Amino acid sequence: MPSIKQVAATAGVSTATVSRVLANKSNVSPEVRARVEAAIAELGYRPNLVARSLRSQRSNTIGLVVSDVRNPFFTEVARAVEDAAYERGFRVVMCNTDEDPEKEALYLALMRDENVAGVILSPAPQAGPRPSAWGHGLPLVVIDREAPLPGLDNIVIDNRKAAAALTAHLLQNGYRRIAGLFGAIGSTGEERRGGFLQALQTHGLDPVAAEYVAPRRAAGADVARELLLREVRPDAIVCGNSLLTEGALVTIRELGLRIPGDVALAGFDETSWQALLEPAITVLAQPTDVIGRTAIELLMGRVAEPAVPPSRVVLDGALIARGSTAPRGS
Amino acid sequence: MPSIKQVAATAGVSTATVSRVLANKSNVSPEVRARVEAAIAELGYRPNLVARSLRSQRSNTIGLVVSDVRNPFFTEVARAVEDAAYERGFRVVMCNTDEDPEKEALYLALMRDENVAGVILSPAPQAGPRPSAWGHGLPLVVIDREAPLPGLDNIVIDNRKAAAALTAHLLQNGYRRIAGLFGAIGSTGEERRGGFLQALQTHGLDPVAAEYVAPRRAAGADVARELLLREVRPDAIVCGNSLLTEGALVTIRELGLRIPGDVALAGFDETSWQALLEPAITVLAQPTDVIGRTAIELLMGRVAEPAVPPSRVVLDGALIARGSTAPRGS
DNA sequence: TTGTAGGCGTTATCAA
DNA sequence: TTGATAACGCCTACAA
Repeated sequence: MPSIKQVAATAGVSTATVSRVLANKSNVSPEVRARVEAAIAELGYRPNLVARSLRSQRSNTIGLVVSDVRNPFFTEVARAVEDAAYERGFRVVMCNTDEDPEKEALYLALMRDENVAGVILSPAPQAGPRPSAWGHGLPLVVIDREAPLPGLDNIVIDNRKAAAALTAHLLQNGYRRIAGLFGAIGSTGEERRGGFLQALQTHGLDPVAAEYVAPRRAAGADVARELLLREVRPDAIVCGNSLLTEGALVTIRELGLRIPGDVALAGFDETSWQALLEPAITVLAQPTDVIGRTAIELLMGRVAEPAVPPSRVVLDGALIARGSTAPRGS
Repeated sequence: MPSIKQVAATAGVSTATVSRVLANKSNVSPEVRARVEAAIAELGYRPNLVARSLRSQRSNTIGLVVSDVRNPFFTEVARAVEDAAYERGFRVVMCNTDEDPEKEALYLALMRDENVAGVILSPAPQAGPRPSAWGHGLPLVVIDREAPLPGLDNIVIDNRKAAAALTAHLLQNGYRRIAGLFGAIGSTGEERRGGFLQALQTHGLDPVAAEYVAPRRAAGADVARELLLREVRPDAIVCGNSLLTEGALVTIRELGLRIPGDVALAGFDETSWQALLEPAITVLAQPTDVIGRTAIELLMGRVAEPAVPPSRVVLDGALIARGSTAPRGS
């Protein structure tokens, strides 16, 4: 791989001049510029980003550290992030922590040590003291969950409101014995559970259950099974994310129950397939595209101006009512 | 961020000694080592990977460049890759090309320029001349599709055989007017189409259709619509990947057709949700876990020994028969 | 066992 | 407008 030195030699100029051409500086004579460009083309020279980054202490790569690549919410956000970054000439590398604080620390450190411009993060649960990478000057935008540290940019949806809307929808359609399954990690599950309870309380009702569950399909299936085998079964289940919805669905299928006749089902996050079920599943969709684009905007802002006070963006979810929560007895 | 220099200063030694401690070399006296380690801890020093990589010309990060983050096949593979790499002390960064050759070239170049140890790639379609990053000494393992360049490690499944098995399953269950939708990008769709045609031919049948389609949900839906609105409708549809299956499903739902009564449906790739439909969808599952782990193994091998002749690993898919292809008229 | 010094490929400063 | 040259942070001969 040719270096700037060889380009300089071939063009008969100094490395400084090549560097100037590369940086598109104005103070290079047209003929010299042409010679250098010819040499670059001839050698197939490409700037070494490692060296560049070492020298300039920055890069135009940004990191996206997600807690679960298999959660469609994150892949949708990733798509949006990638698009928005690409438009601005930034590249995105994505890492998967699988909700493992150790991996999160590792990848955050990797990002810092690789000199990325900044990181968009959906935090894993925090075990013990904060990993040292946190806040070490690395521009950081936290999405989906409350930032575990103060002073960071943050993008979330109004989870209480969203969960309350989803629950109110069920109540309005005549369901009364409602159970809720919420992610046990981070602020999100907590808030959604809060909105769920609040909506029930407004109607003077108690929940059949309001459980914290590992945000995984298997866990959702297990807890749903326990609920649905009770003597008096819930007539509706609300799930805190699409993996839990999947899990509940697995159990509902296994038990041979009908939706919504035996039990209604509603969850968070729109996926590609929930509308294809019969009946289709009612969801509270998060605006993944806006989340991704806003994350990039906040990050760019922070990279440009590290000292500005952190923003907190709260978006709204959208209720998409479908057959799985059709009015009771209709 | 403290550098090795400051550590050396605080510990009262030279940078070389610090470097030795970092590299766990044996020729450092215990007391000096202790002093250095104390200084490292005190300053919160972390080695700068950029500098290290510039110097040593390698790193323990590997790149995973996929053609579509939203395709569950790739996220499943990504999980497996991450696990296998993590066990070996490697980190994985993932990039999404969205089937865009330009983005692929960009990310491949990024990987090269960032000095990653190697890359696992599912190639986008190749437009025009090969991007310069290809083969420039960067260890590369190609998955899912045939390598567009000779001399590269390659992991695929036996697509002809798999498609033939899926088609034979339909034939065995009494379907005769079978249409196929196959991804228009890369070798995979081609081979699957070949196996599809072969199976039909063995039974002395012609396909109702055997179309190449952009491997996207919308494209699948469009082509399926055209097929299903024909005067004489196919009695079964085979899809070349899960996004196409989704698309076909969208159309089937929109047209109010029943599965498998009006039309049977089968596709490639197991996803989390296809078993949850009623009827559940028959699929030809690829061993994503084996693919991911094998990719890491091949890559590690090539990193260690760049000169060995390339391997080509051909795995088998597994037919998972479900209700969507139940015997005709049963 | 420890230190000195050169260089990995860039960019930026300072002279010329 | 151009060229020497000194860093960026690290590793590794080589010397002590």
